[in-house]
Amino acid sequence: MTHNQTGFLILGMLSIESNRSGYDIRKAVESSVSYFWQESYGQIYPTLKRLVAEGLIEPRRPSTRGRPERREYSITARGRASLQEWLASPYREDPPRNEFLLKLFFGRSLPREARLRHIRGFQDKNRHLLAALEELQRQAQTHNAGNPHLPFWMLTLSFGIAHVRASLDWSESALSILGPANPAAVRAKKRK
Amino acid sequence: MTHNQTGFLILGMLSIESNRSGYDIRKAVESSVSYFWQESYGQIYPTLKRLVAEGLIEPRRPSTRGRPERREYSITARGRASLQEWLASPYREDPPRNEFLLKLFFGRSLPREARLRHIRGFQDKNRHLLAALEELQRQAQTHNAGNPHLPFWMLTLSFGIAHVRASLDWSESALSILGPANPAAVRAKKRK
DNA sequence: ACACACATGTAATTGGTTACATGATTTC
DNA sequence: GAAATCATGTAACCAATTACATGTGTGT
Repeated sequence: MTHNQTGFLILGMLSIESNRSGYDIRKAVESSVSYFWQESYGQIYPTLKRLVAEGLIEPRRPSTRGRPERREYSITARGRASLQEWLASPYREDPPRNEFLLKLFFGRSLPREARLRHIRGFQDKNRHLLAALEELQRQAQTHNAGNPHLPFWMLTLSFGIAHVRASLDWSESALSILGPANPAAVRAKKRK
Repeated sequence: MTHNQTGFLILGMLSIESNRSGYDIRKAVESSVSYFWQESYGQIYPTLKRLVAEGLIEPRRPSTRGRPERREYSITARGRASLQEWLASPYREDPPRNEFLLKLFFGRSLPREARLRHIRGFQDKNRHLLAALEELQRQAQTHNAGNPHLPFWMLTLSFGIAHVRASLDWSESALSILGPANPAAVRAKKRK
């Protein structure tokens, strides 16, 4: 196994709860980590096969009660070892590309109105995200009281919330800088 | 042109300054936007050719004074139009994958020491990044006074700095939560 | 003489998304 | 009977990284 992060996501999800299908894993991702991680079926199903071939997970044909065909998997001892090794290794660093910032960086080439629209759009998205994260926080706390994983989930949530708030604060200041007729005028004002 | 962001990065860089080579563009990326964007030569050189074929940039063989072979490009009117269209379009949203957070999410599977190491590593990286960004901020302001692009560059910088600070604040609280012998004990304490 | 910065490019590989294809079960 | 959800998978495509390949000019 090289660096396919999808594999580790699957191992992690199966380490938390066994006997999940590809479909289940996708759902779990959506409802718990989607604010910092996504997976597509096109990635999940082939990876499940690979992990089986490598002996890191094993399939378990569930009680086939009429239901649509369904394949469940659980993590093996070797899978757990592999997961732990990955978890303990440093994360690779290079910051992700940020299209919003790139557009802002070149923002002078745009009419003022388009710039403001861009930032207001960013603000809107972050406001919605904030509401969603706070809701998730409430849900997690009420439905998982006592779950030993909860403290870690809450930490990822508080991380997300802290960053969304930083984005919202920043966008206020960005609007106050870009809002006036032109930036040069603002700078001139500040010097007085 | 479909969604190749590298193309727009090149157009943007050439819109700010003409007659740059692939090498120049790479350098510019490194020294100005590397905290939220990277490019490899393997991406830049083929994209330059494509942009020429599409008439969005044009090559200009520079005064070949012995120097190593060098190809400079400048943006065309059509290139400018294409850039502006892209700049005005909404950025695509899905949040990037965050390997640090994923490892934290599965953090219970790790011995306490490894967890703390993980967060301290994150803290270190962010402290270094903060210093680098603040230095960049100083540099930008002294070397580009009067540059009409400066306000936009400063906004991307203040965005980066705000987020790094949020990360540092968060990691303090994360350490204080995970630092004690085990999370359950902390929760019990808080209830008293 | 050596190292470093300048400079351009290609090939192999990876990691991932999207669209396509199929079909059963449950709920309204 | 229709729509939503459950469920699995493949094929085509794309964007990007890394390693490879090559060579010049400049400063020490």
